[in-house]
Amino acid sequence: MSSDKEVTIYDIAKRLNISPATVSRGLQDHPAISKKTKKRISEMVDEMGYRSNHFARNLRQKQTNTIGVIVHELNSSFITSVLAGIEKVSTEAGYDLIITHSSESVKKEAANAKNLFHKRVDGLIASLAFDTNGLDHFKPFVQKGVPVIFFDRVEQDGDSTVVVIDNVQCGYMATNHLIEQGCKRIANITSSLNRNVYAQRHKGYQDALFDHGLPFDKNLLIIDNLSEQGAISSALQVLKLKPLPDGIFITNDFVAAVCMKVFKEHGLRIPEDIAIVGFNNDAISKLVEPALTTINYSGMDMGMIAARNLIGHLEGVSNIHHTNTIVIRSELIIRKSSLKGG
Amino acid sequence: MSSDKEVTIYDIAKRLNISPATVSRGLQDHPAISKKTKKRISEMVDEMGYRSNHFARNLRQKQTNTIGVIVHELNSSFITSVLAGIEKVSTEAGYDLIITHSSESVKKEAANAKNLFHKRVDGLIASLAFDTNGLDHFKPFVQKGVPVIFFDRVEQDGDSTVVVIDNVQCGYMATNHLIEQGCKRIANITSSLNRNVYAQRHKGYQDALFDHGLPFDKNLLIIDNLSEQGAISSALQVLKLKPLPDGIFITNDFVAAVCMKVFKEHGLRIPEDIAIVGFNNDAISKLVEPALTTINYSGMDMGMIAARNLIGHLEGVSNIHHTNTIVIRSELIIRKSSLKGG
DNA sequence: TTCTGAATCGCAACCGATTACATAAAAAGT
DNA sequence: ACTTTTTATGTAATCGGTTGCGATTCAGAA
Repeated sequence: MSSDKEVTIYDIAKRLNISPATVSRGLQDHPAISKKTKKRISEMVDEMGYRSNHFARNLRQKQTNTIGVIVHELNSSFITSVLAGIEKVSTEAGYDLIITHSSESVKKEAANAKNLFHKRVDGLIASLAFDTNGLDHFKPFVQKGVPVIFFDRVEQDGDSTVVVIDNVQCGYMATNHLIEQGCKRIANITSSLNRNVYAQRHKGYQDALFDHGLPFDKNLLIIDNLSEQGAISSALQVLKLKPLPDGIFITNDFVAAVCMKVFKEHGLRIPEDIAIVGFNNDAISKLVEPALTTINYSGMDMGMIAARNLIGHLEGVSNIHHTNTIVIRSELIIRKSSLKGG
Repeated sequence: MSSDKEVTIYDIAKRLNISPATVSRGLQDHPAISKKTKKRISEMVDEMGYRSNHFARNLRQKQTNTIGVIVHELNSSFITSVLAGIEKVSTEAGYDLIITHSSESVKKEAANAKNLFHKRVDGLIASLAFDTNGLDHFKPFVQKGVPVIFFDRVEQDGDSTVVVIDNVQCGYMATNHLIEQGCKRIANITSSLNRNVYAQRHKGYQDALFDHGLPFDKNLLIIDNLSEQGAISSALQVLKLKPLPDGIFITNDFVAAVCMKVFKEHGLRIPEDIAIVGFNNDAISKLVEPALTTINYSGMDMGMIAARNLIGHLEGVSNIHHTNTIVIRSELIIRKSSLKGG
């Protein structure tokens, strides 16, 4: 309603009988302005309730001090901690964040990218959607020289900088652990093999089988779409296998939790009948019963590193075009869902 | 790298031998521009790779077509669905969104508010942090006439418009259900009673006890801080009660899930020894064992309604100052965690 | 007292789009 | 053929900061 006129540096200048340029410089703590003048300006700013106009500033400077973020979903503790990491670093460096999510759809991902591009973010940090195939919608950024860093879900196109974990090794660790527990017939429930993370985890799974002389049975590979419904049908698909597998590597904790529920409803005991290993160490992995063995890696670190590299590049202290892949540490957390020995 | 100069409407005008004003009007589909000219403009726009400059536009129009959102956390399916609802409505209406989260801290909430204020969002939708007390940090919006709508976690200060559920009734329903299951000694694990939602749910709990002639024992009221650690100590606190309660109304699904885990570890059977009702129908409520009885309400609806009212106000078709409280439908979903009868 | 350089500050031209107002051209009316 | 509308486009001011360059002031040196 009310909304008195906005006060500008011109209003302040007039009241102080100085020029707007001086006010502007005073506000930026420019060395050419005397302390006395700065103090008078800052007092008048408070008195008149001035707020700077980002638009005028950005228009002039062609720089927004804003970083765009695109994630595939918000509702996992992993993503939340990545965001926390990005936020910590960028806030300290004086950058704002615009966070968007694609709901696992390329279409929305592209729309978000376009939007952030028009908002003229100084840089972009993104994790790809489930069905993203190709990086065309990020081309405009590359063309205008706006730096882009991908994390976790990335596209292996060689050109862009990525922050990831060693998914092959993780898949190997998980599968190897199941083998050590005595599993002979290990299934792999994972998601679209077009997504790097799932393809690589699956490769690790295969490698581990191979190294232990176990055959790879393609009937034991089940592709899931990460939804609750999808997880249920993946579980049912497992139940139809004859003989049943004695271990499953499921590359997503939520899916693993849903599967466990279905298995238990069908009278299977975990881990006795089927040992299970999940992925991501999501909050849910500790709450299901039995607690879920899973792969843990620090979202916070991943976020911080991505942000730090991006900002380093923006400020000219480093250059992301010299770095191609940054690998974060990851580990297997063993809980009851996979401990056959007892 | 590269980054050729940005192309502006002046460049387009020059190439087409028309004035920038015509280009601007053509881009806005202004009726005073002929179809022929519009076509030429749009072709040249594509050819030259023009992108409009939001800053120049906003500077001139003093309007951003952007709505700010502040939520307390991102990692719950409830909040995610609220965001989806807000997004649906605002995208259709042509508004952009800037989503921020306060990590349950007033301090960050205030910082976000300040930031969004300086970014000059046209309106604000917010759910308060855990420890927010007072709405002072939203004053600037009110003063400048920027509309603000709160949802779910709100402050009852009479002045602002809120979108909520009937928390008292929900608390009543939950407690009443436990009583119907034969519980005589019902605890209430909830969070800070300064937060409207928890205070009201607790009131519903008390009302239900009273209506059934059950005494209110303040030892059965446990205040939790919503963290995992907090939930664990809340559960341990329950275990120290003598005699043990035979039912608990826990006003948060995550906390309920953690508590259930602790109880089970201590040999209690759910619901036989302790019946439990949670709140929010989070994804986790279906995955724990036994499945958790809980209160369900549509985050999607809440988000859509909040956004629709805000935008309606911005476009002048409605006025949020005429509406004070909007109440969303809610329901009790009964699952095994509370079914003593079997 | 005069001169010199550092310390301060002002002038005015941007940044790119929007829009009230004026104008020119084309269509319609008499 | 001439005036009146209508249609289509141009002119120029404006939004609020930023900044290169020039001007002024003043203390200290000569």
